[in-house]
Amino acid sequence: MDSTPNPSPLLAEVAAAIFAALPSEAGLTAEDVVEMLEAPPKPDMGDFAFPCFRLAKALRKAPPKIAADIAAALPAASIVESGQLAGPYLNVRVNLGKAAALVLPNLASGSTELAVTRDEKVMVEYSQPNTHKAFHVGHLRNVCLGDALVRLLRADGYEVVAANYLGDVGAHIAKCLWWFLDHLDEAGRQPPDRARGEWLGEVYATASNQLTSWQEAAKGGDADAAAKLAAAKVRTTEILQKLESGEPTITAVWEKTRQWSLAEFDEIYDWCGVVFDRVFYESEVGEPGLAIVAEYLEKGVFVESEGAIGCINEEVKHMPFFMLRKRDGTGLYSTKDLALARLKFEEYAIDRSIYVVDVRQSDHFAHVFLTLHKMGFAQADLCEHVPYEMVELPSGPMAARTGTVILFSELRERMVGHLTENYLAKYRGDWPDEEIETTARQLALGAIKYGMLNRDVNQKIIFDMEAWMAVEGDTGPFVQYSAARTASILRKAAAKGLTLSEATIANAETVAASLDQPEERALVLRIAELRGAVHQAAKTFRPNVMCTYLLELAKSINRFSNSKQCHVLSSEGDLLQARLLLVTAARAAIEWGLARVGIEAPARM
RNA sequence: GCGCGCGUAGCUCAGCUGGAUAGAGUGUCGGCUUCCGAAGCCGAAAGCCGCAGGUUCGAAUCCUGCCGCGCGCACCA
Repeated sequence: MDSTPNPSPLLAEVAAAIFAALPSEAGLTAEDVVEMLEAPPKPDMGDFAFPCFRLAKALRKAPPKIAADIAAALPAASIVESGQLAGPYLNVRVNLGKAAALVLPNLASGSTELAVTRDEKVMVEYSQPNTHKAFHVGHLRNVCLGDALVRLLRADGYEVVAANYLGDVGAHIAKCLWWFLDHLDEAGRQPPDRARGEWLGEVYATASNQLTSWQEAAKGGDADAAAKLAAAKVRTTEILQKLESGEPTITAVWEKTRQWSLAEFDEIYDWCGVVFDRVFYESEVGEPGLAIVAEYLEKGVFVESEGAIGCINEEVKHMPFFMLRKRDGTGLYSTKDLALARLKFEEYAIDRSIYVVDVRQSDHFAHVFLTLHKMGFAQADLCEHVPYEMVELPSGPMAARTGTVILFSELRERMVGHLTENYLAKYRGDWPDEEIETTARQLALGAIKYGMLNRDVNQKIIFDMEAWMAVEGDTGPFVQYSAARTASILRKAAAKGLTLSEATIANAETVAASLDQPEERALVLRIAELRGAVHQAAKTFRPNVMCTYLLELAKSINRFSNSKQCHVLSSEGDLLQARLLLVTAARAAIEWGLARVGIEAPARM
């Protein structure tokens, strides 16, 4: 699991050549050599660098001497064309034809799979929005991250179950329904035709704001506000109890309104290209959770404290008591998490259970897993929380209550509108309207997903819509642009009757030997890093690793596309075929790579 | 107070399983379109890698302490 299960064939070949030149006393395996290979600081120094520091002890020689000895012993006629000494480093240059033959044909012939299977099933739980609340950009980071992890893990050989966990019960629902039923008239209860979930979110925000302002006024001695607050609390508690007992009238309202939110979530996920295999609902784990609490209280694993029931986890020093049942006998988020954790393993026989939830809940999940462990739940150690930092606006943290949020619908409209007007409008009449629409969506999504993912998970993101809409530099649309150019070259070539032949794929080494430009060499080497990048991103749960790679790949493609010396259409013979092979593989690599982080590559833009 | 995270170029960030002269985007300045897309390419200026110790042949990277900022810490989710 730690080493790359299926390293790039190029890397393996280079390592094999160096390994063959290594004295046996070095004590290294060929796999060790793969791990040690790195890229020299400048491309003109070589294609791969092999640092010899670590061998000094075993060989009892100075690193530069070791590098020289290896260079002298390199096997002839291997992938390694020449070795160049640079102090303690041995820099090697590979034979470009051989290298190209190792990395390009598979991609060019449509085989983009990494051909790894691990016989390990992983569940990734993410998104977890609450019904009756608005969906905003803050929620989007989680969706982008979770979806990317699902795709990356699948590419890295795991069987993945993508799971969502919807918050369809709880105090926020009671507040929302309280306002909906008691403060809106018949007409006011009619939702709009579209964006009903957001509309419901406004109802909730109104209720929440009213309660907060009454609370503050009451603190200031306002008796009227205090009375209203008390009445509201009685009413929301009543609503909550009626919901829990399944009282028909309230339950019908809950089901109807809940459906409005659910329908909107479906539309959002659809637009984002996100698919879940299983959706859990809080409403299905409430009772099982309370049953667990009763069972383990009985067994003496859980204890009572100030009327509440919980588990003592000394490991969490600042707050060892993990509450699982309130004084009034009702459960909490934590209660349901115990039942949900168990349900996941029972239902899917998974080997690992991953929770993508923001970093503020790190303590919560530490408690959940410790508690499961104390319950004797065998799979407790197979659960893992993947935390990530929050998204804020330039004006500060987002808060639905104060209205300082960017709702999903607004984000979508503004980005699609901006991209259409500024970049795609010129194609009107030339392209089908439908393609312009689709492309705008792909680019908006590329900007959003790349922006959300191209940052380490423990870095806060300041979401500045203006900045994100400027699609230059380190952005999704930049990467998409380079992909579109490869497609464009292939399109133009095909129009001239120039196509990649089967013979080229079969004879790649000979044909590709005609490649001789530095941009071509750099592109081949960059494409060879694709597998490693996917594996690294999946292993560490950090899609930003993949974004960094994609940016480098895009730059390599642009340099190639921009170079007069690498012109494809005006090439002939083997060189033409070699370049068609390179462009076809580059297109496949960037398209597939983008897809690993949930981004589509338009054919033109 | 305790716990977690962040602090690298004017700005936003990579690099952090220790290794070559610390990289990218953006901004600034200067170049490149008779030839596959200028949403592009090339170049320049720009950094006591928060501070102080330690480990090491070698530290942005590991350890310790400190400073600054953010987040979390029982009846919400």
